[in-house]
Amino acid sequence: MPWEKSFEESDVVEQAMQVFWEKGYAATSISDITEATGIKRGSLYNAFDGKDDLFLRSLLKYDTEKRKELLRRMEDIEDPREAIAAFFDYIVSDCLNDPNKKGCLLVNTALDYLHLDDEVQKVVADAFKELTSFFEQQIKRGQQHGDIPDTASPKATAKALIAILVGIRVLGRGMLGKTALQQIAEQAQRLIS
Amino acid sequence: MPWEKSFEESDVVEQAMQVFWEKGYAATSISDITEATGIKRGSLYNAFDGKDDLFLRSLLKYDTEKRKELLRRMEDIEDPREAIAAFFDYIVSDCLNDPNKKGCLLVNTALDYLHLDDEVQKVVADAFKELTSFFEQQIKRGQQHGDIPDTASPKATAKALIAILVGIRVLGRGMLGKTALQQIAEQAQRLIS
DNA sequence: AATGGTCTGGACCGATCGGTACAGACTAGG
DNA sequence: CCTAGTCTGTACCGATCGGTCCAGACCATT
Repeated sequence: MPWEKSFEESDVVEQAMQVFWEKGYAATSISDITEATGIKRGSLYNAFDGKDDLFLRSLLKYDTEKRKELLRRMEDIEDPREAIAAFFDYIVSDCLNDPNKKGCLLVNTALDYLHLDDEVQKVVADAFKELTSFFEQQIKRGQQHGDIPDTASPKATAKALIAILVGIRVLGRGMLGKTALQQIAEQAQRLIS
Repeated sequence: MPWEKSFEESDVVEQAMQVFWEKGYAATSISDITEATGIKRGSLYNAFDGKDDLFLRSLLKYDTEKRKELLRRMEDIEDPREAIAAFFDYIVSDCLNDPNKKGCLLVNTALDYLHLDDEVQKVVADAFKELTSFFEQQIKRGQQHGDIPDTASPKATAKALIAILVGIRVLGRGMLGKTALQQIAEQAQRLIS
């Protein structure tokens, strides 16, 4: 084996992810990525198939490291209502803590859903299915515990919470500030009270 | 006066709007617009300042012809809860009726809020302020009539309804179907019941 | 009919796009 | 030390980007 790579692929994907996350797929160029990573063009194309490949890998990395990781943490919370509240608390603080206000890569990508490759579509669709399923499970558990009124349909309420989540993520990209985002998250709780 | 324009500016803006609406600002090229309108490059630049100008005009046209027009119609409804319900009904059916699933140009644009020109930012911000104000007024009226419980904070609830609206518009761009969108709209009503 | 002003079509601009080619740097195995 | 194989850096590709330029078409006025 002669001469190994001078960089870690995952580092490059991480940096590429940041760029796609902030500027969106259409608005980021390969040059943006080579500048962000320091990797030269030739090395980049030697390690990856191209822009599409890099975007898919970025999205997958985001999906596993951010979304799945968050869901895993939230599922560890015993009290269902607390789990949902903690979820929205995290989302809001995440919006506020990011100085670049990148929002959520999955939500940003979902806006262009119909224009995406099949593979990318699948990642986005699965992510939202799992998120919806998380809410639904928590609501059902809450209803079994008697913490959440049975009047709320778990499936429908879960979808509504997803809609609010998307709204927060979009409006949190600069349109709304701390107070407004917190108020919205607070109202989300009212759907399960 | 020699030789008049062979096209109506407003027609061109209308077509440009459709393209921006479907593909987004970054992904639409001037060629896309000349092809959609039939106008040649020279004529286009003779009538407009460039891509930015065309986008701003498209957004303004959308804002006045779609958003303001819709709000005006909804404000004519006497019953406040009915007004809000009708609003969401319209949004959902609008999502379902559009075969291209373009969503809402204002919402699509809001996602890139921080990367927009000041002028465009202002249009988007004002639009959302007016939408929020509409919800807030209807909620207040509903509370005066006794139709909407006083437990709901008008300002906070209005913002939550906006978030749901944004969620519907984003997820309605291909991710979710009729049933899901209707369920979400239905849940929105629960915030004012 | 000549003039003057405006609009059209399309050639053209430099810059940048995503992607490729390849010379040379480099190292593990012989 | 040599060779075979892989990675790096850069020049380069055709295509397309947003935008400009201008010759010529056109018509109202005189």
